[in-house]
Amino acid sequence: MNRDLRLSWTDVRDRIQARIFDRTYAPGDKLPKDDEIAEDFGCARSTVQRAMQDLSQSGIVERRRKGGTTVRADPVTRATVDIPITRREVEERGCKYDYQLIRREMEIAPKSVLARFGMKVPISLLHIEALHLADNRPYILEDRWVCTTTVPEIMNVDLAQKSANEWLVRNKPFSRCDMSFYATKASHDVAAQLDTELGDALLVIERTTWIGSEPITTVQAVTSPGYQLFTQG
Amino acid sequence: MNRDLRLSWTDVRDRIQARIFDRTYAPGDKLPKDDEIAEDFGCARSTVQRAMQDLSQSGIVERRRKGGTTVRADPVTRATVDIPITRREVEERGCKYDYQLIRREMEIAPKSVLARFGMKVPISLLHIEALHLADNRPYILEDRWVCTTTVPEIMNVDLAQKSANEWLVRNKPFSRCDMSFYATKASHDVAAQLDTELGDALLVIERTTWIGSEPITTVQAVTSPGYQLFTQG
DNA sequence: AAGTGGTCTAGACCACCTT
DNA sequence: AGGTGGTCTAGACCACTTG
Repeated sequence: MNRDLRLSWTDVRDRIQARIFDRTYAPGDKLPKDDEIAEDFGCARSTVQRAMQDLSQSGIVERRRKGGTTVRADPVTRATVDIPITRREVEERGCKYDYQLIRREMEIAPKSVLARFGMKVPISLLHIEALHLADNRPYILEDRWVCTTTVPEIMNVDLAQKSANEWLVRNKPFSRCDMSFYATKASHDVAAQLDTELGDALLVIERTTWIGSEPITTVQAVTSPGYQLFTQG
Repeated sequence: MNRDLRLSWTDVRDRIQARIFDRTYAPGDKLPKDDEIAEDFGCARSTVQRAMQDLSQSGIVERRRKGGTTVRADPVTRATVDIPITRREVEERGCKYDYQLIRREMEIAPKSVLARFGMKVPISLLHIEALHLADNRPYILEDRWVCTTTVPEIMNVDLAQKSANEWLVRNKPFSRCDMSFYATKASHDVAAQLDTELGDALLVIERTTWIGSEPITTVQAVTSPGYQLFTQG
């Protein structure tokens, strides 16, 4: 076999993608099975499998055992978002990072918070409010609830020095994370703390994490005006 | 070799992840090389490789040839977002979908639009404004620019019947997509078209796509009040 | 220059799903 | 019940990067 003609899995992926682009395989169409594509391209089936795995993960095709591979009829635009530790994010912008703890109390969680955890029975959680600053200006205001049954150690952490954000991500990895993004109008309180105008439009990043089926924390991060979230790659 | 003890790559991934969770391997630490882990677990190196590939994609570890595998020192929370065709999104909510073309004209693109394409020389693009409705109520207001040199066929499409959104995604797949999310205050015009209050906080989804290095389209989708974007599993 | 991850192959068997 | 994708193995070679 000529080595110069050997195809890599990215080559295979690109060629198949090209055939989808030019509608040789149109949305909804079934692709040949891996074996046939492999023979067609003169490569091993596992190479095709690797290519298909990538196309499947990108949301371009759907694969089913016995059902074969089909081009997604309703393509979705899939993107990944990276949310770094806030301190890192600020420092990477070349700004000075500061952090202020505003509040830290055990409280009965309101229904809206319990709902994010999928819980019904009211329980007492650690409620934290904190402000992240970039170059001495308010950057993100976070309103967080931590489940102290899952993370009892948090009670011994000095949250005036290090943000719960940072401590948790370094010490309590999660196995599941739900996020959502939405816009909100700055309330009187929020406007005061973010040093902005009442009624300003602000992006909110809401995050809830679990380890196994145990809730860890849920947080609403209200960003300062003009904040923009970008996708990766 | 006992088959019941055979490990799948997900088993290997989970065990390594567990060791990262319990800080056997702490952030910044170097993991043993694949060969050693494979021998340790009694599986093939490619199985370890598959597991590592997944951990790497999740942003948990970083891998470098010769450099080995290390636990990311600054963990990022990585999430994926799916943006379906608007019609699909509305229908999946069980609502009736409608669509109105508001404007369709060739225009010289303003600098802000050119910047999204990374272009400097002003050129004429197809400017489209359209409204998507759910159950007869405004849902998303889109402001789109299409590059007619890359997609000349768009000129022959009846955009009063089918949204550019839908036609493009079905007929012009892209190879690259940049997205960003931010909040904006409803201007007088936007408020009127979305049938909401002046100054309401609205989530904007901005998207720009290319095929190879050729720009296809860029769109600002202004969502109606209360719109929320969720991440996928 | 050498070490480590990345990929390819060929073959086997498994698991899930559709028919 | 059978077909198709998913995974595992063992071995070989490649490609990137660091010491």
